[in-house]
Order: sequence, then structure tokens, then C-alpha cells
Amino acid sequence: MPITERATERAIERALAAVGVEARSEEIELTAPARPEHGDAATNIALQVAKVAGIAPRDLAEKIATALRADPPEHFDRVEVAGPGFLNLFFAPSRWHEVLREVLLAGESYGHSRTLSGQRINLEFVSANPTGPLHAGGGRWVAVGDALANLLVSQGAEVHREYYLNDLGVQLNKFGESLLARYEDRDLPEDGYQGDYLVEMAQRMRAEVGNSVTLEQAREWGYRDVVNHLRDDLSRIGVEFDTWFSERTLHERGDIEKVLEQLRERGVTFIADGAEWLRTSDFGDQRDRVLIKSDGTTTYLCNDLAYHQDKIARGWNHLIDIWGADHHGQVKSLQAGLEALGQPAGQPEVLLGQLVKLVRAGEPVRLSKRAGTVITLADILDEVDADVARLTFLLQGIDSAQTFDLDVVTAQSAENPVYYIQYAHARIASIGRRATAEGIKRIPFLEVNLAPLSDVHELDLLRSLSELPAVLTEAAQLRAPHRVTTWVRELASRFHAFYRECRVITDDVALTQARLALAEATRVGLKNALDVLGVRAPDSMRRVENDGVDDL
RNA sequence: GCGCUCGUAGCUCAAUGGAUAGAGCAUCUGACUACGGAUCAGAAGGUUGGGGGUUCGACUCCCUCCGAGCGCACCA
Repeated sequence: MPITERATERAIERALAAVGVEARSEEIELTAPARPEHGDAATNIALQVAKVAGIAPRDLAEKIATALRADPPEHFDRVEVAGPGFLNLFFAPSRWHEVLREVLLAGESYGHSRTLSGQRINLEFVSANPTGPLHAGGGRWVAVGDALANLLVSQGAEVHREYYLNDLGVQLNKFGESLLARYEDRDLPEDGYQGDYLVEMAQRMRAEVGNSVTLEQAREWGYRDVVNHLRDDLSRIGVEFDTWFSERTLHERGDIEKVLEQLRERGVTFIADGAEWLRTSDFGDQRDRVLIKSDGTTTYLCNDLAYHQDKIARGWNHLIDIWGADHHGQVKSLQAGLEALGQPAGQPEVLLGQLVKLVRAGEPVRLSKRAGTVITLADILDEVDADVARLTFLLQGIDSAQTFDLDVVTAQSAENPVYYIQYAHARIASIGRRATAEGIKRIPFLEVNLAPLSDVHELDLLRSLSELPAVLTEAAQLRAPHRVTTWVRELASRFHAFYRECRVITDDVALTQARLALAEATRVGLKNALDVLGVRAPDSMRRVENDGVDDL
């Protein structure tokens, strides 16, 4: 885990200069070692520059260490040379006390930065076809997309959450036909949508619209109904989109024709076999793609190009799309098309997420809107609360397929890691209530003498807290919100250990004040991380047991 | 066949090219008449799919084989 420690980095720079070795400051990297015996911060700079300097790594490390001892950084305790040439730095506890002050000073902005300032990011996610309810696996993109948006914002970016509605074309028509068939109690059309939700929808449509409904009316009524339910489901899990972009808009405004003209002007199109093609292969695609089919209609790619062109025209200087990995084949075509339009290469940045495998009792649950077996996000939210659902989707990176065991998530929802984290937050709030109840006068946190904090559990908490800024920055760069989950689980774990070993409220007034400050700093860390993840940080919790509900 | 992605403990998953690969669940052993036991401490569990290579150092990068998922439309 990299850490940001400017004063120490500068001290190492000075030591390098004293030794007579040149190194750019960005080459100096400090990491938090996994093992306590490797110190509080370690650097491999001697290993990096040994070859250029023409000195054996360990010898060089020793020289740097000597220089460092002569001109140490703040809070320096000692430095050791270890292994092939690592420099392990040990800090005095005052360095960690400094962290505590930083956390309390920054408060809800602790961990935030301006590293992405100036980036105006359009983040498109979910964008499931408006032909039925959002299925359970789609919840992954809901949770990941929203958390990623929060994460990017925490690093100074402006982020716009966008949902693209494919409210035109074959799928929507098929959906309309299927709904009408249910309404008229006829057999479903070929390849129709078989989901039971259409039966229930048809009943409501009859109640609202009456006994005479045309195909177009059915399609439009159904479309609006589905979108309303999408909004409801998303709202239940706490996600709100800034823009719901309708594909129809592109046609109504003539955007698609405009994009076609731009491409023709750029000379990147050609006619063949009665169709109009785009030379995407000139821009890295495997082969060229069709824009206008021989029947005169445009392809999905053509419309998608107009759509992404519009996002840029609206002022977003960076586009991110989160797609299911089953669409990976389209990435190159879209990027090539945008580049053909004169946009910088690599837009949009597409994050491919592996799909969710739903499992029940060890057996895979097959999901298909059209086949009729649908387990929806709403079904999940009926059984577990939104925090459980969100955190479950945010436990792992999106590069590998997630196995979502419905039995485990529902039956054992009380054992979900989210409660472990929230419990730490609630415990801290409870300690605060206790302190108040016992009439303990609270010194303003920033005036508290922190010197009594020296237990390993106390310092471990501060070590974790010191990592949050780097964790958030890196998670944002890697588009990996799950890293925040990993970090906050560790912070919670360290707090629970501290709580067991170190009683906060005691007769020792000075120690009590210092530990109350430490608890508050921990609370801030938990809260800020949970905010990014979109999970609540409660001040109290109720546990549902077999024998009823306990107030805690 | 071609392409993309993935393969880590019994299970679910972590790990900017760094030191002895870490958690949770499950299993086993323990814990304060105290601030919330949704807790804590410990044990056991690994040839990171196999084999090569690059590197002072590889779960990580490269090659190859095996296995899994997904794409290879004038569908969306």
C-alpha cells in the first residue's frame, strides 16, 4: 500500500543528494510494509537506482541510511536496511498523533483530493433495455457505477451519472407485442418476452387504459411503466441518475444524420453490397463496420456514435462506460468510430465487468428476461436491505465473475460484512453517548493531548487512517471502488480489536480524552469510506434474531 | 478456428513488480460479571491451473499448454 508522506520523501531526496545519487522525486515511493518489523514506511529506492549508480544495492542503502540519520525527517525514530536493500523507516508515535489531527481537521473531506480536478466525467452505467425489470445481476453495475462516481467526485472530478435508454427498435417492439399479447390473452410472438411480469403489467394496463389498446399504445404504456419501475428500484438502492438519455432524441434532432455527414466529410465511409460502411479498421478495429444497412436503417453502432458524440458536445471531456463483458466485442468499434470522428483515441473508456452468476442451493439460476425466469433487483431488495446488497456487489473487483449466492446473501444476511463495518460506527456513537451520560467533559478534539496514545492497537488504527487518502486516489485511478471496501473492512477490524483491548472510558482523564479523539477519528474514516460506497453509517443498529428484535 | 476476459486456502474473495501471498465463511480451541458479544484472541488450511522466460525480486509482465466464461451479424 503506497503512502503519501511528503516530509519523508523530501528527506530521502536530501539523503540521496548527500550520497551523490541522482533520482527524480517521483521515483521515490514509500509503501506501508505488510509486516511491523519492516517499519512504518519502506522504500526500495536503493534497489531502483543501484544499477545506474554502479553500487551494490545493500551498500547504497547503507549509505542512504547514514545520510538519513544525519538529516532525518520529522517524527523520525530510526531506519534499518533490510533484505536486498530496502530502507525501513520507523516513526515515533507523534507521527501517528499527527494523522489523528489531520483526520479531525479535515473531517468529512478527509481522504478527498483535487487530483482529478478539471475532469468533467460522463459516467454511463446500467443502461439495461427498458423492456422489463432490472435483474439481480444488474445490481452489480448499479452499485459499482454509483460508488465509482462518488469515488471520482472525492478526487475532485465533476461526474455526471447517465442512463441510456434504448427506447427504439427491435427489442422495444418485441416487448410491446408481447405485452399486447398478454393483454389480449393470445400466444406470445416468436422470440417474445415470456416473463410473468408482463401478465401483471397487462392487468394494470387494462385498469388504466381500458379495454381497447393498440400495439403502439401498449408499447408506449409499457415503456413508461418499465422506466418508472426502474427509477423506483434504483431509488430503493439509493441511486439517482442525472440524465436518462433517450435514443429517440437522437433521431428527433437529426443527430444521426449529422454524424453520418461528418463521417462522409472525413472520407472514412464507403458503399459496398448495398450498405454504407465505416472504415473502423483504419482505427484499430478488426474489420470495417456497417453504418446503414441495405434496408436503409442505421445500425446500433451508428446510433451509439451519435450518442457518444452528443455526450462530448454536452461538455464532458472524459467518457466512461461500464459494460457487461458480454459486450466486449463492441468496444473497439465504438472507439474506432469516435476516433474516425476526430475525437482523441480511447474514448469512451470502457470498463468491462464480468457478469454475476446467480446461485441458489449450489445450483446456477439461469436468467433471461425473455425466457421468463427473472430474479430481479427488487426481489433481492425485498429480502435484504440496500446496504447489504450494495456492499455485496462492492466486495470484489469487476474483472472476475461474481458468484451471488441468493441463499447466503438472504439467509445469512446478518453475517454480511456490511454489519461488521456499520457496527464499528454504531459502537463509536454508543461510546459517545456513554461518555455524555457519565458526564465526561469533552475537551475540543484538536486541543486534546494525544501523548497517551501508544498502544499498538491505537497506533494501528492511526496507521490505517493514514492510508485513506492514498487508497481513495488509487482506487479512483484504477476505477476500483472495491479497494475502498477492502480498506474500510480493515479499519473496522482494527477498531474492534482496539475496543476489546483498550477501554475508552476510564478513570484516567487524559487517556479517556485521547481515546475519545481516536474513536472520533476512526468514525470519520468509517463514515467517509462508507459515503463513497453509498452505504449508511448508522449511529445505532437493531439486530434481528430468531427470538425477535433486540435494541442495541 | 480467431479474439477478449478469467483461473489464488474446502467455499467466497483480497494483494501499485517487493520482504514469510492475506481476509471472511466453514472446522477446531479459547476470552473480560466493564464502554453494544453483529465482538475479540488463537489453531489448521497454499506448488497462486501446468511449464518456460524477463527481473536483484513475479500472483502481478512476456511466451506456451490446460481449463472456464464471453464474443466473432447488413442483431440490439
